[in-house]
Amino acid sequence: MTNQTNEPDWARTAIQESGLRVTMARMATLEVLNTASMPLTHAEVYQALQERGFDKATVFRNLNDLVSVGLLRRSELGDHVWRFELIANGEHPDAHHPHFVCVDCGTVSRLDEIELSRKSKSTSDQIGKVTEILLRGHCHECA
Amino acid sequence: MTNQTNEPDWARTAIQESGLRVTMARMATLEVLNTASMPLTHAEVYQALQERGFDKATVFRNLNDLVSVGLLRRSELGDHVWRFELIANGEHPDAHHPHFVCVDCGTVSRLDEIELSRKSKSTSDQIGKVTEILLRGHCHECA
DNA sequence: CTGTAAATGCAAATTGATTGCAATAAGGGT
DNA sequence: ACCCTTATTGCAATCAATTTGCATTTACAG
Repeated sequence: MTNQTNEPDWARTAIQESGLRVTMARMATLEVLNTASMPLTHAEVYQALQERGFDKATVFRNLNDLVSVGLLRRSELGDHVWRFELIANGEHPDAHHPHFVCVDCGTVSRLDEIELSRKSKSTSDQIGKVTEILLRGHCHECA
Repeated sequence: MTNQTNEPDWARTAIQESGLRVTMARMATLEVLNTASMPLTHAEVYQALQERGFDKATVFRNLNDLVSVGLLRRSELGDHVWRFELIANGEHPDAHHPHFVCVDCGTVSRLDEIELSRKSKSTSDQIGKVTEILLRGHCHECA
């Protein structure tokens, strides 16, 4: 009710608490990612902010800054482009969602309930601690 | 015994059967990948062939050519670099091995026995046909 | 309200990947 | 063994994604 801007408070607060300065570009970036249902590329975020006129480099720097303070997660899903997604409140920054990427159309789907078989878990435990599972294949649209 | 070159026959044969012309660069490329225990980046292959003096573009083109005839597999493991690995004889080109990538040191490990839990399989089946599983995390060396 | 460090805009640099083109080499046909 | 055609190579130039340099502007602590 006493907001000075039309930006939602959560974004302002999140940035403030991260130690970064609250700027238009950062608030807008968080908002765009908040309304996205899948991880967005830099290009997509940039385009969504087009009307606001922010510079490409600024958007990139902010995305990376927000990643390094743990507000965003940056991942690479197989097409040589970084994608960014908001980290839900309290969620561990390192706890990537499982994703499915269609190698034909490039569509990215977020899966929440994916896990390895018990045997596979013990195999992978011998190598290290798994923090991310990425599946690739052909989606039904393309198959 | 009657080889004209010191290159192994299997490489020559494989290239011949693929329909590509047998060249020094291609034989050497296959050899490098054959002795590698993990997928190599273009840069790594290029470096391994340094002494032979092949051009960067040639190495790249050959890697891609060998991929398109099904002798190599090209994959992206999260660090914005293509990696190439030999496809074992008779193996399906699309049947990527599961890999584990350490997000700290970048080491790539090949896992052969990884699969999803039964429930996860049916979840992913709803989206499409999974052809590749990629795990990321922290290896024991780095943890 | 002011000073200072952080953030921005713009352009230039980097890096991985790819392409254009003339010169060269592979391998089928004779 | 020798051509001929076409694939392949080398080298430079190009492209796209990402990053950096630097002068200017802005957030916000005091």
